[in-house]
Amino acid sequence: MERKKYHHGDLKQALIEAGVKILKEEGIGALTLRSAARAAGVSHSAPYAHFTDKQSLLAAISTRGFLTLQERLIATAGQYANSPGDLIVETAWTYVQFAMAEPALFKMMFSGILEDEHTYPEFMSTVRITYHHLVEVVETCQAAGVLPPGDAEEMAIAVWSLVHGFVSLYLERQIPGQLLDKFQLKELLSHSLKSIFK
Amino acid sequence: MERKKYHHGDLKQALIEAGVKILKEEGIGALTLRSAARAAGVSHSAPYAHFTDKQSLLAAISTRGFLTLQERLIATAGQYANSPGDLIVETAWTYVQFAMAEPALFKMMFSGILEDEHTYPEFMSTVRITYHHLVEVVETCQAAGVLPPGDAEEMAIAVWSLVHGFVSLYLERQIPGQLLDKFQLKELLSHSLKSIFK
DNA sequence: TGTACATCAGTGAACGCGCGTTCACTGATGTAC
DNA sequence: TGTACATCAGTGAACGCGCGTTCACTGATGTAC
Repeated sequence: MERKKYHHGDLKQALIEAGVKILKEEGIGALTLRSAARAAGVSHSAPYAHFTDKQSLLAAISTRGFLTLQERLIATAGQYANSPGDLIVETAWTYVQFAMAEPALFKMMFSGILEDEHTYPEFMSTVRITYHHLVEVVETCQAAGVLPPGDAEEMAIAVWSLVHGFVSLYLERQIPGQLLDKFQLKELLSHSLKSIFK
Repeated sequence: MERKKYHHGDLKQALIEAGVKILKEEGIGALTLRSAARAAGVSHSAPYAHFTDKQSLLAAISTRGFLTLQERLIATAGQYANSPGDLIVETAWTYVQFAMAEPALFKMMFSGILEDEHTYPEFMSTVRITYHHLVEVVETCQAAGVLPPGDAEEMAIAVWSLVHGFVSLYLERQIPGQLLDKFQLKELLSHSLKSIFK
């Protein structure tokens, strides 16, 4: 049952998972085609049967990251469907938790390591879906009167910017320690968001 | 008058400037100790007279970036000292313009390429000063009644997060094209900020 | 069911590359007398 | 003002390294008959 056969079975997925694991455990500097192959227990040239080059492995890993983020956001949306008052903060908090759990993956998804993104249609469409989910959340909240009316797309950008910037600064240790001592992170985040709420 | 002597004169500064230029013209992937030395017209081992290793060059370049950003923010503060109603948006816009003019430098400043930042006291203190400038701007606006009262530090984090996230997403082409067609970038930014204003 | 063969997904040696860093060195500069 | 010498800021050869990528190959699999 263990993968010890000549043919791996699902090397493509295994390489993506290996990449995610390397990012988590050793950071972006350690993620190479060869290290991913090594982690998948396969020779260093095996990945070329599934990816045309390094960039395309990176694209697949980033896409996987967006898919995971999406799943969690959707789960949160389901959980708080009946309490729109909490929906925005909980969605934001899910986003922040994802970034904190997978900082290197998160940075890779948003740090332009991937050049020529347009070459990877799956990547592009996954990113768009994540954004549209956010727009829907905003619309739900507007319908429930929790967010003020207005262009939902524009408001989604404001919310996304705030949350994305918040966790980015946090990961870079730019949020002053005295604030972190004074407030819980989630509290700090929700206070910031509340200022957008009205 | 041209630097063609054996002793360069101010190689340390020249290397930092070369680094900034490489970031601007070729991106982070092209920034190496050797390329900086090349660009400064000096042998590849010369930098070691001024920097203990690559990380310390990167730290110096990042610090330079923060200093430049600071200068521009302070200039903006001076320019709009008498119109606190515009101060926040203009400060934010200066931040965004800096990031757009020097995207690779901006990413480096905030993308954790620099490990063990705590080893570089000048870097740390420069970052803190930039943050304190923002807090002052918030306080000025609060005093003028343009921003609601409340913990200025907390509010500064909200504003910074929003602006930082906004430009980060923009640089990664995450802001949907249709929004960019519909609104000017500065307009989009100020609308987002206005939601924090009250 | 058995066999021939095409296809597929691996292997491992080899390539060229640029990197960070070290080291023995040397040319230029500044200072003491 | 001249000279000896220490110091400093460069040079260039050399190192080991891991990388991405290519290529001829081979073992495993699936299919046609």
